[in-house]
Amino acid sequence: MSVGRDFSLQPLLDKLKSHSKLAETESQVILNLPVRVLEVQAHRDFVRLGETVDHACFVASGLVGRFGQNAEGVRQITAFHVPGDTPDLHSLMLPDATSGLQALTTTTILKIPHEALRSAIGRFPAVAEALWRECVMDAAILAQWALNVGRRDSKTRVAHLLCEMAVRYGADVEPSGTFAFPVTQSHLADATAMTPVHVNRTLMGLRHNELARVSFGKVEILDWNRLQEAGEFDRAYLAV
Amino acid sequence: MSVGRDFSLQPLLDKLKSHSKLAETESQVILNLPVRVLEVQAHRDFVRLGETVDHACFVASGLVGRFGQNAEGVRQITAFHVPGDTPDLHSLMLPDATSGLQALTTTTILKIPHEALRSAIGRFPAVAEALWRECVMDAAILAQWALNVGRRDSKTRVAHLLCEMAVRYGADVEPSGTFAFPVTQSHLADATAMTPVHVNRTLMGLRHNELARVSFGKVEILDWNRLQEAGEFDRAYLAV
DNA sequence: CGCTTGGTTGACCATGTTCAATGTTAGTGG
DNA sequence: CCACTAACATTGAACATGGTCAACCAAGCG
Repeated sequence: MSVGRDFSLQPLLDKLKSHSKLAETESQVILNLPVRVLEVQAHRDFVRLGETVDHACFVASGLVGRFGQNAEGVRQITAFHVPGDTPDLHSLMLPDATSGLQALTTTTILKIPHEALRSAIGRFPAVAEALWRECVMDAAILAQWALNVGRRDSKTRVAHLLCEMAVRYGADVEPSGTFAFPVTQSHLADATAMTPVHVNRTLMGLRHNELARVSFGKVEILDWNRLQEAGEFDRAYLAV
Repeated sequence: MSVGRDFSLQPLLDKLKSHSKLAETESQVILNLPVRVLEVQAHRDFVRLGETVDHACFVASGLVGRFGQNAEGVRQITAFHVPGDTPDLHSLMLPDATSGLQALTTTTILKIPHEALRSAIGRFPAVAEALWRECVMDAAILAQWALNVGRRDSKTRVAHLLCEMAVRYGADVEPSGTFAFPVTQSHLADATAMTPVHVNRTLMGLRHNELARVSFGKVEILDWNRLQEAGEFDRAYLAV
C-alpha cells in the first residue's frame, strides 16, 4: 500500500508486456504517461452511464465493477477489474460511456488522458497494438461472462466466477489458496444475475461441498480441481 | 445477390468510414485486401472453439452467430453478425478462438488473411484505428447483450433483441417496417438464453400486443415506439 | 452501546423449463 | 398436382429453479 506504488503505471506495462512485445522506448512511453490520481470510496460510481469521457481509468488498487442497468435500475455487472486493469480503455475509441464503472471497495484510479494515449499510439504502433490487444482480451472475457450468465445454473455460475477471479488475481491456487476479493454477496448477485439470497445459498453449497469458502471479501479455495469442474472452467479464454 | 457484390469489401469500407476517418489511399487499401470466398450452409460451424485462425471473416451475405457453449454443449449466442460485419476481427489480436462462429442461414464469408491486415495496419495507422474502433463497438454490443440476458425478463429480452437487429439491419422502421432476419426460434432461444418453447410463447405475446410479428425469418415491426419501450431499448450503445 | 452493513434463514411464489404431442410450411420426387 | 418428408412452430400439463419478502443474526465502528 505504499504511495509510490499506487501511482505507478508499472503494472500496466507488465500486463501489456505479458501479451505484446514492447521495445525499451515504448515501455518508457507507457511508464511516462501522465496520470491524475482519483481516490474512490466503496460503492461510488466514478463513470456514469452516458457520460463522455476524456481519459482512461487504470486501477492502481481496489476493485471496480463495470455495469449496465435495466429500466428499473437493477444492475448487471459485466466485468470485475482488478489492480493492473484498465476498465475503460475502450473509451479511447468510443468516448461515450455505455457502461458505468463503480468502485466495489475503496479504490485508487489513475486517470490517463486520452490526449496522451493518442499521442503515444500515434508515435508507436507497437503501443497501439498492445492496447488494442488489451481491449480484445477484455472482450473475450465478456463473451464468456455472457455464456456464464445465460447458460449455466447458479452453482456452476458462481463457481466459474470464482475460478476466473482466482486466475486473474494470479493467486497461486494450484492445490488450494486464499485471495482477497472485496465484494459483497450483492455484488456477486449483480455479476451472476442472481439474487443476493440465492448467492448466499449457493455459496453455502460450495462451502458445504468443501470447494470454496467465500466471506467478507476473502475467497478460500478448498479444492481447486473440483471447483474448476463444478464451474466448467477452462482458463483458455483468459489467455494466460 | 450479384456475384460481384458478394465478393467486394465495399460494405466493410462503408462501415469503417461511418465511424472513422479514412483518406483515399487508406480506403483503397481496405478495398484491395485479398480475400478467399467461403460459402457456408445453414447450421454449419465455420470457426470451431479452440481453433487457431489465420484470417478474419467478413460477412458478405447471410447471417452468422457467435457462440460459446457450456459443458453439456448448450449454446449461448453472444452476437448476431449481419452482412457488413466482421465477426472475428479480434482474431487479429488473439488468433485462438474462444468463441465459435456458426452460419444461421446460407452465408457467404470473405476470409481476409491476418497477414494482409497486419501489413495494412502497419503501414496506415488510420486503418489500425478504424479496425480497433470496430472491435470496440462490437464489445459495446456484447456488454449490452450480457445485460439483456442477465437482467431482463423474457418479453423485454426478446423485444430488445428485435430492436437491436432492426437498427443494425438499417431497416427504416421508424413507424413500422419489415426486415429479413433469417433465424429460427431455436436461434433466438440461444441468443436470449431461453428455451425455444418460451421464445415461441413470448413471440406470440408480442404479436398479440401488436408490437411485432416474427415468423420464418422475417420480422415485421408493428409499433416501433411501443416495441422500444417494451424492450427498454436505447440505441446509444450502437453508436448510430 | 446502538447503528449500519452485510450475511443467513424460512415460507411461499412465479417465471420459465421440460417433455411430449400436434400443427404448419416449404420443398422434393412420383 | 399430390404424397411424402424434414424442419420449424405451436400447444398443454407437470415441474423446478431461483425469486420475493420479511425477519433475524453477526461484526465493525462511531
